[in-house]
Order: sequence, then C-alpha cells, then structure tokens
Amino acid sequence: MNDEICRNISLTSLRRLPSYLRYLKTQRDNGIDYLSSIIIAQAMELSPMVVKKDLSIAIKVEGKPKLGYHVDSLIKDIEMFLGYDNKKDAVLVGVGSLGKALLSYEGFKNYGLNIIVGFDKEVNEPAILDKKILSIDKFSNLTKRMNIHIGIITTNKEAAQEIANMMVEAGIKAIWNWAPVKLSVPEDIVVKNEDLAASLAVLSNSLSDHQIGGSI
Amino acid sequence: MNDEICRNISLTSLRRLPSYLRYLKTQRDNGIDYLSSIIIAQAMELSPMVVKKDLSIAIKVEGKPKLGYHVDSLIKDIEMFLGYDNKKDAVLVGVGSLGKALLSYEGFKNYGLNIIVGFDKEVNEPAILDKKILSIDKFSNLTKRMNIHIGIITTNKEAAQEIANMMVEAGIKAIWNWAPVKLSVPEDIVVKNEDLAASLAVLSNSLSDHQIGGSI
DNA sequence: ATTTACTTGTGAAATTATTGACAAGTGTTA
DNA sequence: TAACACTTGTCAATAATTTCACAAGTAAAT
Repeated sequence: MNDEICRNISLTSLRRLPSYLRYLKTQRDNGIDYLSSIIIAQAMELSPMVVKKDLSIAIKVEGKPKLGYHVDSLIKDIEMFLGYDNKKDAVLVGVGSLGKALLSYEGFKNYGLNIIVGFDKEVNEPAILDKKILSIDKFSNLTKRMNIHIGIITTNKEAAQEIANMMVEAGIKAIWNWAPVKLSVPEDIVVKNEDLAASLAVLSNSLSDHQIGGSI
Repeated sequence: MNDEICRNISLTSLRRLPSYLRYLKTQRDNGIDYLSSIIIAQAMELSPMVVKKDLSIAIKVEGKPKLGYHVDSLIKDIEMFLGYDNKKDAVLVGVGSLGKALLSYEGFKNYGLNIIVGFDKEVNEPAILDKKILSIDKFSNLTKRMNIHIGIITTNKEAAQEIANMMVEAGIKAIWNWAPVKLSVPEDIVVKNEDLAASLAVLSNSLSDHQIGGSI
C-alpha cells in the first residue's frame, strides 16, 4: 500500500516491539551493554530469527557481529519507531470503573501516552489523581484548542458511537475503543478495539477440549 | 499439533467469534431469525468468505442455502464452542485501579466469566460492589476448596511472577496476566497476556509516518 | 597479525492463512 | 410441479508470514 521509504512492518512484529523494549530496559538497568538475538529470543520465548527479522525491519541500528545489538541504541531506536520519544496527548471519555483505571494507570507514560483529562456526562469527582474530570460539554472546545488527536472511549456500549462521532468532529484521528461495539467512523480515522471478550475467548478456549495449537 | 477430532481453529478466527456473537444477539433481539454470511460480513466489515470460514470451523450447525444461518442455533453453538455455556469462575489478585475496574466490570458475565473474589496484600475495602476483597493469605486455601482454575493478575510487575507461582501451586490452569512482564510457568499452564503497551504501539504507529497497511 | 568462532542480515523455501471460484442444494415463484 | 435465484461449503489459488540457509564481517584468542 505505502511502498515508499517505509518498510512493510507486519502487525505481529509491531505488537512484539513493546515487549522487546521492556526486556531491553531491564537488562540495561542490570548493566548489560550488548545483547544478541539469541539471548533476546530465549528470554521472550521466540525464535532468534523472529527477533532478527523484527529488529531489521523496525530499526536502523545495525547489530555488531559476535557481540549483538547495542542495548542503548536499540532502545532509542525502538522508542523512536514507536513514537514514544515525543509524548502523545490523549483524552478519555467515560469515567466509570474502567475509565478511572486507565486515568490512574501510571504505566502509560512509559509508552509515550499522556492522558490529559477525562470527560463524563456527570462529574461526580473533580479529579482522579492529578487528572481533571470535566463535563462532556467542554470536550470539543478543549480538544480542538489543545490540538489533541487521540481519544479513548470507556463508556458503555450505548453511548460509544455517539462519542466517536463527537471525537471525529473535534479532530480526533485515532480512537482507542474499550466499549464492546463496532464503531463506524470515516476511513481516515484509526480505531483500535480493545476487546475484552476476544481476549477471554482465547483464554477460555485454551481450557476446553478443542485447543488451538501453539502458544498465545 | 492436535490433529484428532478437533479442527484447527486459528487465533484470528477465534478472536472474531465474540464479535459475531455480539452482533448476532442484537439481531436476534430485533426479531431476526436467519442471517447470511453476506449480511454478517457487511455489519462486521469483513469479507463473506471470512465469515463462512470462521463459522464452518467453529460451528456444527449447518447454514441453509438461500436463507443463511439460523440465528438462535448459531448463538448457542458459538457460545458452546467458546465455553460460555458453563460459567467459569475466576479469582483476581491485585486490587489496584485496574483490579477494581475488572472486578466491577459487568460485561464479563455475558462471556461466561465470573470473578468470585479479589485478593490483595492489604485489604483497604471489604468489597467492590458484591465482590469481596480478601487477604492474599487466604488465596491458596479458598482457590483449592472452590476448585477454581482461572486466575487474573492485576498486580504491579514486581509482584506478578510471585503471584503466578502461587496460582500454579494452588491449581490454577489459566492465567490472564495484565502486569507488563513475561511470566514463567510450567508449560501446561495457559497464559494470556493483556499487553496494553502492544495495543498502544499499534495505535501510536498508525499516527506516525510509517504506517502498517490495512486496518487494525 | 592471523586464524577462529560466532552473530548479523538477506534472499529463498516452507509453512500458514486468506481469498477466490464453483458445484451442490434449498426456498421461492410462476 | 418445474425452473430460478441465491447461499452454503469445499477445493484450489493467492498472499502473507515464518523459518531456514548461508555469505559477510567482527571481536577474541593464539
């Protein structure tokens, strides 16, 4: 599709990059300077070839024969590729239990995501930790003014589509959807569905008679 | 790998089944009796071939030419395949923000999962909604006694491995891991990692220059 | 300084998954 | 009752992904 400079990174490779990153950081903190694909593969329970392939596609840094990859450079490269270097601001709509959890989840800042503020129809609390909760009326105005392009939907399924429409209107380009519905959006808008039911299906299936092959 | 009676259902197919289920249920509630693969595919934004393939693998019910699939039978079959028919009990460890969210998430019961109780090192609240919170000391005893086989880990990453060990010792067979670490477990134990970072990577990547092709 | 052993990176092969084509069969209509 | 239109289900073809094999190159050892 887009065959210019950018290499063709597969979805499966892309999903593995964050776990490489986690592993590399722990090793760096242990004082390790170089890591080979073989060592990384062992730790991640993958084949070395998968690791080499993933890194060769996503990364510019070249590994040194006999030594492996320079850990620091590798981390920087992966972070740059994933866009973790420039913090991305996001807004969240639906401050129920799930919304609160995401608002208070500390881990996102490690991944370059910064949830600025939460919105809801009725504001019961002024803030979750340091994140303010605002009325949904203020969504469009604030989002446009702050030039935010990522929206997180943690409403119930009934409200989700309406919120999505509002987000699109307000200039949101990527939606992380936690509501169990299929959203209809213009095709230039990216939607990533976090489908808890699908995850459960995989787990549940593993416990029944007809397992799928391989690991999950 | 396991080429006996059980058909080889792919991971991608398996993940789509819950969304079929959601769609089918809404249509059933609208009074629809039969649905063809073409209609389903349109609603899910898939090709009819994918739908037919998925259903033919997972389902015993045969579609009727000219009519399509009998919605009620299809729902029953998918639910049976996914194991939603017999409710599965689970326990959760780590009652932080994420743990609370999962404990209070109403949606799981639709998918056959029933989180019985939450455990934590220190019990600050006696319960979340109707779910009791207990001290981790009582984990092994209660889990064994109630014969529970699914464990959910929502602790921080430091505690996760230790909790996983404890779960295995207590007879847990499937672990839904929300902590950002790779767990080491015996190979007969199923681990499903819910990697928020990986999800974010996909979303984040879509906003940058080097997009992957296709939809997410 | 030279050899050795080991690791990267690339292009090709094998495996797996997705998509397409078509025969078989059923409800509908005339 | 017979012809038609439409949908399923399977087999074949295409596309994608994973795995293999090997040349090239470098740190370490001699």
